[in-house]
Amino acid sequence: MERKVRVRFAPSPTGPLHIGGVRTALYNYLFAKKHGGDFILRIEDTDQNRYVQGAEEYIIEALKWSGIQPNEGVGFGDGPFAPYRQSDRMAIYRQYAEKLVATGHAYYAFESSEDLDLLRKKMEAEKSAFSYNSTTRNNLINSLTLASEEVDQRIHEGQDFVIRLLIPINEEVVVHDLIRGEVVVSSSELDDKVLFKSDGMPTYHLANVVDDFLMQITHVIRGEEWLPSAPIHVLLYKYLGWENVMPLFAHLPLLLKPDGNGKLSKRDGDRLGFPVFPLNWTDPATGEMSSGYREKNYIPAAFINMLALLGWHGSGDQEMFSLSELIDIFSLERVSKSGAKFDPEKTKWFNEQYLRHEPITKLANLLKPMVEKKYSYHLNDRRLSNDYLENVVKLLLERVQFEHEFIEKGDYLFESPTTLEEQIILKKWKPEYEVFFSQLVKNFKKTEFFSLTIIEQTIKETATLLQMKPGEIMQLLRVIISGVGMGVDLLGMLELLGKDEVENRIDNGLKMIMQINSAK
RNA sequence: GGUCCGUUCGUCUAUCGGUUAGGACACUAGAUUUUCAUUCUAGGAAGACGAGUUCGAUUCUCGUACGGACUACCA
Repeated sequence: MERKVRVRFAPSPTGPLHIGGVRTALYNYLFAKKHGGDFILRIEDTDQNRYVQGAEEYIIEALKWSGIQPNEGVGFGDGPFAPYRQSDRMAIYRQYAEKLVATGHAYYAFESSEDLDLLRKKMEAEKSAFSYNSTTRNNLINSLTLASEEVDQRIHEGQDFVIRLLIPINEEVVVHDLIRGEVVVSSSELDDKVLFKSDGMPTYHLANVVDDFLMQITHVIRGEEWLPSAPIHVLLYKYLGWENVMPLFAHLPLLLKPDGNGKLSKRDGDRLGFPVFPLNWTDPATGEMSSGYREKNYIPAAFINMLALLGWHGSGDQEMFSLSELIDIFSLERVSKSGAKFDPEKTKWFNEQYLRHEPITKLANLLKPMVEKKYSYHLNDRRLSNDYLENVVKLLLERVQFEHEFIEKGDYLFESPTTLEEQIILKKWKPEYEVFFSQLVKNFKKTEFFSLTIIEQTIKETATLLQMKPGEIMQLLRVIISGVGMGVDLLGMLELLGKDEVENRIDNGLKMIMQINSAK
């Protein structure tokens, strides 16, 4: 019988979710939706030492911001398999570890982690590596070497112990991977992994397999770093008697540094100046802040589109995909095998593309609070009107990549310049231009409508009257109005600012030019 | 060191044995824009290497090189 597709994203709350994690969540989500299945969020917090305050909330918020909605899970409502936080499921794991002991597939081991560290150091000195496996287990202190009475006694006395998986000798373990095909490993290469820790918590290996079974997970889609331990998991399914419902695996390629080689890390973001996290994160221990895509004003859909294409590609040349399009055409078979270097430049490009397709009114609404914050205008100032802001957006839309740039790159649309770009004035200004600009102000005053065509006509007529070429004075006019030599369409800017403002700015500009020239 | 995974333009990638090896980002040049940006056009730019299978390999197999992941009572 075909089982309903159920996948899970199972992060550990050890810090902020990094964009590689978001991508893993995304692929799980897309796969689930594509097949009409469920996507669940499970928090794997079996290591108490690595728990970081606020990390779980961060994961939930990051998924919400990205638009990746689990059907069930921590922070998203309980489903039939609650609870979804492993620390809340503690009671259920031990019985499975004990069951493995009972069936001869696991055993108790009494070495402390310090004992093992010592062994490792010793072996290292002899230029070899220690491994708890078929060659060493018979010389160590465990239920394989101890008499059963002694084992019982040690446990009864409350001695610390762990439960280890008894790896068979020379057995081929096959992992069926949807992306990589069959991966075959000899069991002799595997070590007797700890399944149940002395603190009463399961390790990842046990908890993950048990929960995936109990939560009826059909496909395990996770990062490539898990591939080496996948054979352990396959063995666990087998020994627990769940082989017939073992999920299919898909190990995703890693996200790599933009330059050089290696896994993308937090440090790369700091070093190269781009976020590696979806949201801002402040480390509770150090107070150090890492920037996030949300706070950098990335549009979630653009962020997701970019992530989707890092390691996956459709069959054609299409690159812009909405979430629902992605759901439509996503398939694990088209996930690439090799790691993908992260490209911050292309990420910006995606945002630019998405920004341009946003409705003008929406962008104007986003701009409004930014303007209110930066300038203390009266409530009824025309520069806060929808009409004015929409025109600002139209003037700047093709020159910005982020919404905050509307205000950064268009500051002269909100306030009169206090300085003029001197180099241009010194280079282009001629004394006779003063007459021109004074005349221009007079001619502007006579106009009834301050529209694009009338502005253009007035400038041309004034220039012709004074026997000047419009081309000579256009850039000077720009500098006088905006303070800088480059920017938005000049005539559009004049129209938006309005007649009074333009006249004032020319008057002020002429004064500043006199100062620049006298200081020369 | 061992095990496993990988390798097409600088980067992300298309190609499912036969292509002038395609697209996108970035870059360069030209046109448009009386500025800059946009837009448009053009350009440079790739199958790691060596064998084998085949009429024919980027594509299949093997080896080499290089890169990566893993190698905890962490996930």
